[in-house]
Amino acid sequence: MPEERPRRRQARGERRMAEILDAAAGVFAEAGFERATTNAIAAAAGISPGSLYQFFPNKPALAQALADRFVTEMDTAHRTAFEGADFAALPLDELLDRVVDPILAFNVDNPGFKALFARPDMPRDLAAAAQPIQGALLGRIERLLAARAPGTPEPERARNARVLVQVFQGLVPLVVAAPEEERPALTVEVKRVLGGYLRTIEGR
Amino acid sequence: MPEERPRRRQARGERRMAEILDAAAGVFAEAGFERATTNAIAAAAGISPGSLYQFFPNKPALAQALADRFVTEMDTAHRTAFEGADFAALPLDELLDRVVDPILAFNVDNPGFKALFARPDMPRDLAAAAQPIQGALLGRIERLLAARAPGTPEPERARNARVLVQVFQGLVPLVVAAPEEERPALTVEVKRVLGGYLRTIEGR
DNA sequence: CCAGATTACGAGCAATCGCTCGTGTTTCAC
DNA sequence: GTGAAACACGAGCGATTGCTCGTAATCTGG
Repeated sequence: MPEERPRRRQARGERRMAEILDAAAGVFAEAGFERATTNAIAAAAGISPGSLYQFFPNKPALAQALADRFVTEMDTAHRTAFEGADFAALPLDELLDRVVDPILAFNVDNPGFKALFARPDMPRDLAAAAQPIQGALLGRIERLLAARAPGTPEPERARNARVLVQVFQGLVPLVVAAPEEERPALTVEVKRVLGGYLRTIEGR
Repeated sequence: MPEERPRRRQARGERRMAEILDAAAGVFAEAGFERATTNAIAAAAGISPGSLYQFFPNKPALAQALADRFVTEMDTAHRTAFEGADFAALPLDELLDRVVDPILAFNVDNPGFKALFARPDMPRDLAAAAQPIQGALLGRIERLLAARAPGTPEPERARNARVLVQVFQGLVPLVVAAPEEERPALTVEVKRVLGGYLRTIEGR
């Protein structure tokens, strides 16, 4: 059994790993997971293929590491979106501003993110890496719904949360792909969609 | 110049082409465009790789032909959804029933469809093949909006239509992937989302 | 300063995949 | 009936790609 002994990385190595992940994010973003070649990623990072494999054992592991990085960054974006406000009392429009804007901004700033996770045909383990985000977001939305529409029975609330997440993620590409000057108007539309649905949930 | 002379197909050949497209739909549906191998499609159709290439010059052309078939089928689904009703006068809930149900049904019955078209990284020409559907749907929705909210200025109406299409297509995977018994409830949610947004457009 | 570990290189291996080609069988117009 | 075209086969070619391996430079703890 070739028991994988963990290496002691030098500072240079850590820097390289970050550079490789940066390059990978770019290549994945514009080529997708399958079409992105490891040699192209290495070239984009300014290193040789062999060097890349000093740090990541294979292509899925590279994507996985990038996924992990996105997970933590996305999580802080979610945290700033979802904390420090009384969601039960806040007017709906303000609530939407607070929640939608930062998450949308994250997706605009990290185009590689949806290129990796919006794909229906990714390896199982990659999908597993994305689930922490999905799960955490879903939980937060469910708690939000519990605060604002306490009367809703549990299974329906779970369904509502899934629909909200799906609608939002379905609209993200539209906003991300739009030219800069159209984004504000589209952001307004996103909030109208979510707001319209939330109003029917809250019973007004 | 190897001027592509069109063949005179025999009845057997036409049948084979249909069989190949059926097989391709299945393989594309569960493997995605890239991962689907032409040899696997040939095997699924019960023929040899060489035979497949008697009918389709290459893999994109095969996907293209499948796309064309989907386009016409989807178009009839759209036609039954969008014709023979006075959209200006119909109550919103009835309107949604008439439009949403058949299109959703088509997507449930043809899982290969979104596997081919919901992908962000497909070849340019494949995306071009999908655009007739997209364009036709968008046009119909715009006309529908024009009938129900005549006051909306043109650019905003176009934006509204794009958002509606995107929201709907974002929710399709949720409905398609759900177990049979959850689909009715999710269909209701789809209509609530679209209805909620439409109400804000119509101004009540 | 030196030994061992880490980082770096890049040609090329092995496997995969789209597709071809030589060959043989079936169909159909005349 | 006959010849040409359409249909069918499947081994394998050529190109691509994920990854290796032998070798060399660089770093670091002692």
